[in-house]
Amino acid sequence: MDDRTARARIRDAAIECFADSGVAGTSVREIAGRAGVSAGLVMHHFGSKDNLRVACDEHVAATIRSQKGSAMGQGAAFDPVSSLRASAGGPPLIRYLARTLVDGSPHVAELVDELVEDAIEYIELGVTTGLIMPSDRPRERAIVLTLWSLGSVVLHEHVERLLGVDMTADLTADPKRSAPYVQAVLDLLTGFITPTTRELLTQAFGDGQETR
Amino acid sequence: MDDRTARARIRDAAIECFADSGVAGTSVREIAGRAGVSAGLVMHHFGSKDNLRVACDEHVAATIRSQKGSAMGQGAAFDPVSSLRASAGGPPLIRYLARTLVDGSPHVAELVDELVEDAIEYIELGVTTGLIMPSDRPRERAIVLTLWSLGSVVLHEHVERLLGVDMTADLTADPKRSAPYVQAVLDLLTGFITPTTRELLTQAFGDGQETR
DNA sequence: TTGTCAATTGAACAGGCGTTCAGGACAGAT
DNA sequence: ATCTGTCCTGAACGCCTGTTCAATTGACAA
Repeated sequence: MDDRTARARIRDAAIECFADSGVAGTSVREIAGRAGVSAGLVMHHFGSKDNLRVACDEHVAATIRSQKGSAMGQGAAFDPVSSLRASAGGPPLIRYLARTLVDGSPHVAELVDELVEDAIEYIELGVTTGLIMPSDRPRERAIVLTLWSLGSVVLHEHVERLLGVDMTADLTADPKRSAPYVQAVLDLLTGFITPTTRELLTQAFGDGQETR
Repeated sequence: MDDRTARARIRDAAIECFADSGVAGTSVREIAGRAGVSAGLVMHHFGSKDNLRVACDEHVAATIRSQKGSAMGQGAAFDPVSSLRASAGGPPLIRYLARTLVDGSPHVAELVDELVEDAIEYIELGVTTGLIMPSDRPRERAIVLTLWSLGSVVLHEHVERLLGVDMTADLTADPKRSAPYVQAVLDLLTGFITPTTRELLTQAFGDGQETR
């Protein structure tokens, strides 16, 4: 039936549980139950709940990392997260990520940093091919865009409620269904604030370089 | 010293604890300890931990709701969350909100809906005064903008790490310090995607209305 | 002074938690 | 057939959890 090794089954069950209820809200016995093993076996394989959590972090990060880049189509232009959404091995991983982004795992933080670096890279590419407007603070721009995308995933429950779009699924898989989100994003990223307003706010917040 | 009623002290301590470690990660005794009372008194005043959590939800929502609108300056144009950041009674409330946005409280979801409605309203105002570009899907645009702003708050840890900006504090209080974030936002919201790219993606995702 | 009522404590409870451990089951090597 | 080692279980451990409750305090009314 299930030819995964017990260790892998436990790990996957833990990822699902953690994604559903958070780490603190999940007991070792729940995980064992979902994996169809005893609580003792969980300890045998991972030593402690905390170790198991670290193993989950690493596995999720590794999986996403390995499948990243395989889906950097045109959609990636406005959505740095599309790459991991498209092929992260299903919703559980994404939902796990969404949870873990908030309560702070070093492995996931590292993954975020990599997403930012990737974003910087292909935004630069987009600039040279004329798809994206240039900027004189590309790094900051990529960071904010990446975190906005990740934030939408973290708040997927609210996106679902307000817009009916499932941010844990590949947006390009069913374009019609994800249109409300994508269209709004395009609206915002092609000109939400007028140039005059921008100049006003730029002065108010300083233009980045010290001018004094 | 502390002239708050014990009930209020417990509630405030709970908000801090929940903001720090999440609801599941906080024990009643911890809360009692921080409030300087016994665990029994917590139960006496709130009946159960779950009731206490609901009381926190309601108090945070009520506080934010009451102080909202007092700070709808020009900053609100690109930041629907600025109003609650500016005067929500300090970081604890915002951090509590950030936590609760993820593990789903009905009261907080309601609050999000209100923020969206507010955003729709003053974006419309911005359009009439020429500060903001018009859109033919104002609702969706306001939703996404609001969730992006909230997402940045939820991921404040990462914003801090990558950009050095504290999203739990009022951005307008120290413009120089929050400049990296604000400047990037302005970059993105005044034209990130070129018009040609937009047309390309609009076709790919359908333009909202059925055309067939 | 006595009575009343709310605020508050600390001990106690049952149950769940993470973790440990002795031992069973079963494979492959000798 | 016996040994060896790994996988795995179920019972047990001590601790911590949320919750209950009798008892104490202190303020205010009669």
